[in-house]
Amino acid sequence: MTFTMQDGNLIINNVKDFDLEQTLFCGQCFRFSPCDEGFCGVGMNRPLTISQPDPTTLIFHATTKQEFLELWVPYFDLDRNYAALCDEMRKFDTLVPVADFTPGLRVMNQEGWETLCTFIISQNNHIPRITGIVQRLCELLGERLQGELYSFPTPQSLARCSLEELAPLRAGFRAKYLLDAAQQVSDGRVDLGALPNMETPDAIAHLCQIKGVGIKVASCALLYGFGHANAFPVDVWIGRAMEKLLPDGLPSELVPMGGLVQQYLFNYIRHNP
DNA sequence: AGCCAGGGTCTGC
DNA sequence: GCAGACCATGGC
Repeated sequence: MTFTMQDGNLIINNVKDFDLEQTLFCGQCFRFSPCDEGFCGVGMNRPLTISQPDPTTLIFHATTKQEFLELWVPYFDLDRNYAALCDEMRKFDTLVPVADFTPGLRVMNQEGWETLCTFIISQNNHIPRITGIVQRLCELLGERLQGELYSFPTPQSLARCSLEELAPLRAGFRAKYLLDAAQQVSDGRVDLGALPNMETPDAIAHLCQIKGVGIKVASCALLYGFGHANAFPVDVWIGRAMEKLLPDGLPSELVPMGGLVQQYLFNYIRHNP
């Protein structure tokens, strides 16, 4: 990648194997929306405006090179070799169309607490509605960052809330789960800081202490928010994809990168039901 | 109108 | 240990 500054915007050329739009809207992140400049939203609790005018060019608005390298390279997983991952997938016949469908898809590394809450909200819910509930939660309890953009509320600010105060979220039965997560994180019963260095099964068990968090939600939080690339969340769509494409299970060679494969499967089966 | 959603809990066997 | 009811809400 090469860098150019222009009018305060960071232009990155020679970008490989990255499809920004597919990555932002493939059901792993619920904090961005299309805007005049491209896509606007909040990542790592910072406002961000980005666009991809052509496949090999990214524009990060009002961003320095240092901020890009420290924050957004890990956020978008830009230092991982996804071409190699897709080649591994293509060694299995049924996964060839899966790898070929969106080769620029990347698994993001988002802020952990936010990711946990997002996937608590996701249970038995549709993707557009998840986005709405997350947005209302940020507007209700987050800090205003810029324009209509708000940070994600801290565990403490959420833990101070009553169930009635969360009614405007229209989160349904999930509101009480959010409160339990906030309380357990606030008082230290759940230690989010320890999760990245735990074995994935132990980390899943730790998160399942929270009411409303089961294996699927825990796996999503660990994959998208705590760096566990082998976490393999199974929802109804992945269930269908596995039945159709991998009836004998995930090949052992792909298990260490199972979460990444899972994202390709999810995106593929949703567009090819 | 009715079905379903990036599930999990609780109850009853 | 496992099936089935139930949970709130709204997009399609």
